Amino acid sequence: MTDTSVAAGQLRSLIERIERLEEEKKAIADDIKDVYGEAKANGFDTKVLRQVVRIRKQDQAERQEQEALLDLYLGALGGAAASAPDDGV
Amino acid sequence: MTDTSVAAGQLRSLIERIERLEEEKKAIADDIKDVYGEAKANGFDTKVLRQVVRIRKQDQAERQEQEALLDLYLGALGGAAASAPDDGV
Amino acid sequence: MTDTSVAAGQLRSLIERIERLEEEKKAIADDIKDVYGEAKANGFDTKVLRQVVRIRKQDQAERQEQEALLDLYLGALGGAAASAPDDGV
Amino acid sequence: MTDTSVAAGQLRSLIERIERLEEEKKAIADDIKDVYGEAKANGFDTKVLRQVVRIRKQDQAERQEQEALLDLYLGALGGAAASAPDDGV
DNA sequence: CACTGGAAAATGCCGC
DNA sequence: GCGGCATTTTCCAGTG
Repeated sequence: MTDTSVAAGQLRSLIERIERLEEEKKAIADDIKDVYGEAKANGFDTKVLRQVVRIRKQDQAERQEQEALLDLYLGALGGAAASAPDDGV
Repeated sequence: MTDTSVAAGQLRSLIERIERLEEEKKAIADDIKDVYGEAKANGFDTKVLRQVVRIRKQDQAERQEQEALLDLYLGALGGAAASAPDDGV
Repeated sequence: MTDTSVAAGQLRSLIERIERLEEEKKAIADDIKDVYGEAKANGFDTKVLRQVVRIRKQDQAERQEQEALLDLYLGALGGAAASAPDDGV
Repeated sequence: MTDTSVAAGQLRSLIERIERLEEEKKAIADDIKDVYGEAKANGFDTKVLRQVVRIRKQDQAERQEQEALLDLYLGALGGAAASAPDDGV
């Protein structure tokens, strides 16, 4: 089999996988829309709701960053004890 | 139980559902990225790849739009006379 | 003259240009609305009309995308070998 | 000439006018983009710039509303004089 | 007059 | 780090 036909097969496979995944992604996006719709039907203001979700996502990102920083500190301490920073003397 | 606490419970539930779904969505988006990465590792030009995917999506969208247009035509013909207006003489 | 007052002058000028252009844009949008209104007054179904315009726009967009894809292909072929990768054996 | 061919001619004309106007609109939108680009090249933060434009638009809308309100009041006073409300005695 | 769907604006993201 | 692309969000007109 030629290189190009191999490549063509690979290409086809890649495209199909991507398209499959994008469909799944869209399905979930639609689900999210539905939930917002349900919220609205229950009298919630979807605009505010979206803000809440956004803020919580930010908070979470911050928290993770802080944990990462903590890990860095702990790692720098050499796996041994302590929480007070070593000033290098 | 008060109305507000009921609402609070509903709100909490809605937020959780949305956040769960957004996580899933993100996971799939990451999968898609992985596939593009794999494609690139196999020597494919991801820019071309993305363009191909985009065009195929457009084709599909267009087909759907045309069907919608047909429905509109048929509806207009069935409805009364419409769409092809008479010139009032 | 200070830097900040120069910047202030520039800023004012930029804002004015943008606002002027946005006014023009709005005027044209209103014109478009008028045309749809006129169409409706002549018995045309504006929904159908809008769909037709949308489809024609899509057609055009698609044509442009395909040209872009062709450019990409040609570029990839010219660049080295790329796009159709060898399978490394 | 038949009604339908008359309608077809009208339709064609309407579509063309709409498409022409949409092109013009797009051209202006592109101009606006250019101005933002120029602003950025001069060191302005386009995000802030957009906010400024938005706020000024809101202000303007408010001012117009207040003028409309004023007109309403004046009209209610019977076209005659005065700015102090009549308490009906 | 609220709701839906579609256009436009804005933001975020990814690759170079 | 920036320009372009995709996504998201907001806005608005049309409709029942």
